Amino acid sequence: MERRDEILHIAGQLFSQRGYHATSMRELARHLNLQGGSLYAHIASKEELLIEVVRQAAARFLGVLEGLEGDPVAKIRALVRGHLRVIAEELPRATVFFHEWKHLSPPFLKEARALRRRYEEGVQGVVQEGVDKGVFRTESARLATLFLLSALNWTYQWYRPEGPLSLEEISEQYARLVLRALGVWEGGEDGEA
Amino acid sequence: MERRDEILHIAGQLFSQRGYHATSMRELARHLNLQGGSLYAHIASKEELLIEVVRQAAARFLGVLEGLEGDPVAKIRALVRGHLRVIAEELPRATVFFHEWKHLSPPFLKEARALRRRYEEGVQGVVQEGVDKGVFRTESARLATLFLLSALNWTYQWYRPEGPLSLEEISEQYARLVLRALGVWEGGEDGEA
DNA sequence: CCTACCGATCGGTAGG
DNA sequence: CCTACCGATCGGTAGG
Repeated sequence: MERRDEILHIAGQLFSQRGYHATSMRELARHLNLQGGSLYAHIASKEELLIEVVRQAAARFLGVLEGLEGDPVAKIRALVRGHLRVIAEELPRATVFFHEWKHLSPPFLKEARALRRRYEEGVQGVVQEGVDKGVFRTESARLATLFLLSALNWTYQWYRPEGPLSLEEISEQYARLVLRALGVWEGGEDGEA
Repeated sequence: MERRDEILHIAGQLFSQRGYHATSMRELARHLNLQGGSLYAHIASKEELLIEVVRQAAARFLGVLEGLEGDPVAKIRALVRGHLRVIAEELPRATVFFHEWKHLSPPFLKEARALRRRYEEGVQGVVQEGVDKGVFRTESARLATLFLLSALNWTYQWYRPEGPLSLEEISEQYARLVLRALGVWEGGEDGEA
């Protein structure tokens, strides 16, 4: 069972780097010092690897939603931080979650879509709560949610642990940008550093 | 030469739907009522199709940058509109531009990266101009640019022509969200519809 | 643009 | 977990 986790780990890395279809089972096996066919002593199929990686990533993102508390502003702040932290800690899996899931076939595809929708609905819930309480000002909660999700989801494309900006800095400023977009002007903050 | 454009058109659609590696040349040929090998009378390789689609999409996005004029606020508004319009009109090609380019091999990969970078630098230029003129208020122009690009780039994931929101509505509100994030509060607008 | 074909590689299995 | 193998399919080419 431990070996299976190793396989999943490497599979996540390869799928995220080269893409699902461009990763062959033999290549995966080579990274584990195995023969191609030996993988099937631990897993049923290539697609199983993909859905498992998607599930692992989904669990991390959904975990962020569960930890939210406080007023809508605090929730958005924690959401931005949490989302970026998952991406920082799980870049390969997050990448698969955001992209490679599309290559799943119907039964698993449906599951992946459901997991992603749950996350999106969680985010929308926070936005809606802020709108209902009069804290966020936006014409359409739906569009503001899509905007927020877009800003968050794309970060896996450019965030690199070794980059010039620390996760702390990025989180801090991203949260500010998002809150401003939602119509929340921070007290005592005039926009200059 | 007209036939080649047809091939490129269908290739863009298939690459965006199923992904580059999951699209076979025989499948592409079938969509054109051709035999697999016949494609090579018009093109040199599968990869050529990919880079060409990327180039076409890049031309559209870079065209948006060229059309920008006025003050930074007007430019951001036109940028958001233009970007979303390209996505609306060229969804398959835009998708390939944002994703499938990763599967290019070194020489073409470099070109694709350069095209994307040019677009990103163009956007950064607008943000920087706004910051320099004191119109935009943000701690880091770089991070604000990444935020803006993230919000824009991800739209191809959820925008659908047949969706409930018209391109006009989306553009209008997206521009407002972006400008607010950049610290621009619209005069006479209090956030309520 | 077709027919016929190339070598390579694919995911997966049998049997140990 | 290995050896040896399966049928299928891949991108691409020769010759017409």
